[in-house]
Amino acid sequence: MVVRKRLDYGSRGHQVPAMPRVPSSARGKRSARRKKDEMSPFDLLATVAGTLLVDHENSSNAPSINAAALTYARKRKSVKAEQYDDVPSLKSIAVENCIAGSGGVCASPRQANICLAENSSTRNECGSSRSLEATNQVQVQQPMDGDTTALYSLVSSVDLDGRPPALVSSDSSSGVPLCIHEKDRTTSPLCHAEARHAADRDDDENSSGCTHPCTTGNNKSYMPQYTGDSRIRKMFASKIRKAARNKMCGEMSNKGSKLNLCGKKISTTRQRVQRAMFKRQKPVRRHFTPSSAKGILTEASGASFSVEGQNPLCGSEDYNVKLRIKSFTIPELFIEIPENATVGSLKRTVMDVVTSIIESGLRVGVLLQGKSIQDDNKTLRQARICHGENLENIDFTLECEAGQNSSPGVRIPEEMDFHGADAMKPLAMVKCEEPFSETKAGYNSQQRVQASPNRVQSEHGSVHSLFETTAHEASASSQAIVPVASPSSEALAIVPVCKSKRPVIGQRRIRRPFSLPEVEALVEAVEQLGTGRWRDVKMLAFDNTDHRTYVDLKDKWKTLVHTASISPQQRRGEPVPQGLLDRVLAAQAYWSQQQQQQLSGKASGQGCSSSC
DNA sequence: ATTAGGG
DNA sequence: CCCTAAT
Repeated sequence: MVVRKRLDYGSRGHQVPAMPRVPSSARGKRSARRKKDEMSPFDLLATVAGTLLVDHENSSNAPSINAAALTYARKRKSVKAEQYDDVPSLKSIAVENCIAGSGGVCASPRQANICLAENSSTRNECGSSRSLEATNQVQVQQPMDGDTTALYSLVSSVDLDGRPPALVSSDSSSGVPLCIHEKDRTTSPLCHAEARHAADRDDDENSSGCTHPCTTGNNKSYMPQYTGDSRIRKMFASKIRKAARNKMCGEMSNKGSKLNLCGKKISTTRQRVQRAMFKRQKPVRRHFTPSSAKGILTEASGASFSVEGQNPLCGSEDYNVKLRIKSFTIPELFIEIPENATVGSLKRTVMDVVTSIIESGLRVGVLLQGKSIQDDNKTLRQARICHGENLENIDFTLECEAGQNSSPGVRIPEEMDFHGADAMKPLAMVKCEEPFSETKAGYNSQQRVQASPNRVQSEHGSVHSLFETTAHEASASSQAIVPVASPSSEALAIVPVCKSKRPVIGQRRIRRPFSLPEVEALVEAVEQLGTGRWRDVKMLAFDNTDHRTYVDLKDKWKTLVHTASISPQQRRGEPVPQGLLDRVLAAQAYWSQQQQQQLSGKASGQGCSSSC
């Protein structure tokens, strides 16, 4: 195969990924892995965790307001029950399976051009003392006339590259057409064009140090969209890694992250990430476009926000509403789990829930006096989120995109009305801050959220039951688990800061050696399914093990085969019983033979008739 | 989205 | 485990 060394797509900002165009589908998210990246979800949560402080013009620290409603839908567990029946097991010699070619359908070109316009100042702040402050809070200055949509961006902007903007302010006076409202956007091609342009430009080059603002000098904004997605982190990670290789440090990381979001051309993985993100968001966040982000995050906070024809309810002056979000509190998560489940399982479950919630797409809701503000086009002033109003009564909620499913075993109390006042009342909480012992050492925050590698000690079957059993249990045993991010909790510490040495976002997955039970399960599954059906293997034996993707399984098998073929003395790590290794070799031999036959059969023009 | 392989 | 190419 061609030796392609890492291409640095970075500096050009082309739209086309250096990678040969593969059907867009190729860049989709890896389902299996999607939620797997242990940390990202937490990063996001941590990022968003906490309290909302609302101040007013004079930065009078208003009482913090806790608001967080988080809903989530059931994790789509639509694992199509594929019949493994027709699969010839190793034992029951059967030739079958034509390798069905997957006809990929090309999706439309990158629609996911997220412009993460970041202005130089913001960027520069990174690494500065200022960024530190940003760690635990995000300040948003929003012109009163600003769109509430901005609030959303506020949240979004929190994470991304791990560097919450110390101060984001919005202003339309940047000379750029205001593209906040959908209408505006639709009617203003300029917005799009501009946004796109910005996106294009905001490439590695730019980020790599040149800080030219996106389009307008004023603009300092970027639009972090789906930080929640683990893939994003990955995306960042790889970008960052690459960048690091090239050099640069501090700014580098910023650049990396930003780049990823802006650049159209990204590696497969990156694209996958973005695409995934967009898939979900698109429907709901139409209003959230690069343009809007730009407008929202534009620097000149003091500048007037042209309010055409608007009828300010709170006065005509251009007060800026300063909202300081210290954190979001994650509301109740009810998890039912059998008593005999292990603590590790519990942790994993919680992690999965959190992850799925995040991955399912989050959206921010704004509540004023307990009432949800639905109209995104309303100005803050119109919504009475402005000077003179009781800003203490504004709350932000995290809601999930509709249509998603939550993890099995987790249910959302029907009565839970996040939009209601109840959402604000204190919840029973259980801090999930205890790091896993084994991960404590040497690893960072990421480990904290990882599931115990040993959870597999339970049979795969039991793992399944673990989730399935929960469905109808009474809530008696259910527990409200609410990761709370208090200033002192570790959760917040997780919040990445740009200056953090180890950009959480780009963290590599934690290494989790396969346990013996896992290996056994893998071997068993492969014996039945063969070596070319990793997805099936995954579903058969690791369906509930989120951190093992089919790629992981494939890789593990590869190492197993290798291990089996070397002398015991050369083997490292947890020893694998020779018996198991023998099975590995046997299965490997058997299935490779099968593949050979299939291939030869095809070559001879017999198609799959012989095997199908 | 998967699979296959190299790194 | 990661990254890519090819399906």
